[in-house]
This record gives sequence, C-alpha cells and structure tokens, in this order.
Amino acid sequence: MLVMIMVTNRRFPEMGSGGADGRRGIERMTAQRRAILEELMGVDTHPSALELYEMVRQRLPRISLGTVYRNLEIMSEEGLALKLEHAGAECRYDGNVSPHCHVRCLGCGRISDVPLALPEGLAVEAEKASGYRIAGHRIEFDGWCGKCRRKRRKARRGE
Amino acid sequence: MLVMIMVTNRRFPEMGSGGADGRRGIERMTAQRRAILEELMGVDTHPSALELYEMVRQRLPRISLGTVYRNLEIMSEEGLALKLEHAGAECRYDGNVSPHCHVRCLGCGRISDVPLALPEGLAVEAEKASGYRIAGHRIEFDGWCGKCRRKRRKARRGE
DNA sequence: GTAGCTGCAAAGACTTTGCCCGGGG
DNA sequence: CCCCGGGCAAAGTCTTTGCAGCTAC
Repeated sequence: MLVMIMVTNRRFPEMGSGGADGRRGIERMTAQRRAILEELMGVDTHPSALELYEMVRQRLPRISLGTVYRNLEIMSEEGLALKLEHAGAECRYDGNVSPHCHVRCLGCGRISDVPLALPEGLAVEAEKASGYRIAGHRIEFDGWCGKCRRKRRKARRGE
Repeated sequence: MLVMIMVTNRRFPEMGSGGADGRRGIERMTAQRRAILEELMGVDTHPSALELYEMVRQRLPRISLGTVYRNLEIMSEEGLALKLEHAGAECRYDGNVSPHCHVRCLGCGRISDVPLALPEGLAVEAEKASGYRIAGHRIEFDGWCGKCRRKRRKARRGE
C-alpha cells in the first residue's frame, strides 16, 4: 500500500502544536517527516526505528537516524503512531492507532496484530483493585508464528 | 518479609539444569545467588536490576552488577522470577510468579500488582485470529497512583 | 579436582541530545 | 526573516560478554 500524506494548510487536523500538557507539536511538514509517516502508514510490519530509517533512506538518502527517532517520538505523542515499548527489545512502531493488540513471536521477534480488545469492565475492575486511575492498557501475547513452529519441530526431531 | 532460601541438596526442585531447549540451569547455590533470590522474593516493589543490585549490596558489598543481571536472567528462564519487560523503561523483576498483571504509574513509574487474569477464552481467540501458537500473555495498565494524582491536581490548580 | 560462577571492565545495542545551520511558512 | 527541525556526532542508559581467578560440590 502506498500512503500519501497530503498537507492541506499549516498542519494536520490531529496535530496540535502541543496541548496544555506541554507536549511538542508538529509545526512544519518537512520532506523527512512526510516520508517517515508515509512509510510507517504503508506497512503492517511494526518496524523498529532502524528499519524505518532504512526504508526512508531509499527516498531520502541523507536523512539521519536521529531525525527518525525524533519524529517517531513526536508522532507517538501526537497519537499518529503507536510506540510499542517492550523493554528488553528495541521499540517498534505501528501506524495503525486503532485499538488492537499484538502477538510477538518468541522465535523471530516478529510482531503481528491481533484484532481483540480488552473486555470492557476489566479496566474498571483494575481501577478498583489497584487504586490507580487507569488511563490505558496493553495486551501482549507471546507465541510461535507458523514459520518458527515448523523450524522448532524440525529441530526437535533432529536432536 | 524476610525470605530465606533453603538449599536441600544439589538444587531447587524447580531448577533443572537446562531443559531440552538448551537453557542454562542453576547448578550451584552461591551466596550471591541466594541473596538475589531472597531480596527479590522479599519485596513486592518490582525492582530493576540496579535497585536489586543496591539491595543485595547491603549484604554482599562486593557483588557486581553483571552477576545480578546474569542471575536474574537465569531465574526468569527457570520460572523463579518474572522479567517485566514493560514499556519503555528498564526491565523490572517480580518474585511473584503467580498469574497477575501490572499497572504502571504514568507519574512516578512505580509498578503495582493487579490481581486480575486474562478472561479465559481470549487466548484461544487470539490464537485463532493470529495463527500463532500462543504461549503466554501480558496485560499492562497505565494509570496514575494516588500520590501522583494528588500532585497533578495541585499542579493544575497552581498553573 | 573441575566446571560453574564471580568480579571487573569493556563492549554492545538502542536512544537521546547539543550544536549549528538550512529552509518552511 | 524567524525559529523549527535536520544532520552529525557524542553522550547516555541499560544490558551483555570475555576473561582470569575462585569455590561449591
């Protein structure tokens, strides 16, 4: 899928220039920013910053990795992308911000979407049980993708 | 709570010396290993490796951070501890391996336990929807703990 | 006795940041 | 024209690893 970011005027409708909470905002649509957004929106592979850097570099060979990080950070603050922070592994980014969860392959680390949502009521229960004011949540599954499952079976037979 | 690790013979019942999947095992109960286990089991604060290092250092001033990391890694492989690879911060460790989930405070980063489990059936649904063989899962809530909530309210009134 | 562990320090992987300049608006 | 954002590189943070000596068993 090819994604084309159209700039209508000064900024995206979703892009404030930072709210009352002091966030940064997106003020200018530069070529780099557009390219990063388009590449991210165009895949469902949850690329890491480095992978995205390589992708964007096809179009903008002089872009720097720092720029990619800077923009991904801003985009996730602005709600244009999801930053999947699984500590212990590098962050991965998701251009699909609709509610869904993820499964990560224990073999190859690949992340896939899972179209499931947290059963309603569970957040309320968590709030009661913990005393925290719940603001968000994340469900992550771990598992084995088809490819790694086959590889594993073969390895076990071999040993 | 004080936790005392008793060594019966060669090894813990739960501690294999590595399974068919080639994992490392725990062969020897050293003072360092015992101290790390005991400190981790004795708190419910989900310490990071560095925090645990500081805790253990009270007892074993010459222990090294590398040893703490090495042992935490092995323990989590052996199922004696949980490695919480939660969103964007350093890994934290949990001596409580019974099924439960966690909430992290958006203000101070503190992690607390939430005594809730994934509704049964959801893992099966995820398996069907994703094609992965699901092996585990994690539910993480984000929220504001009481202390940070009060701090925030005060700050907002102040501005 | 021996191989599994430790302490130490260096290296590694990923991410953030300071600085100065260019270009978007 | 102004200042946001980019390129570059250095620094920062967390974690892993190689090595030589020590020690649990």
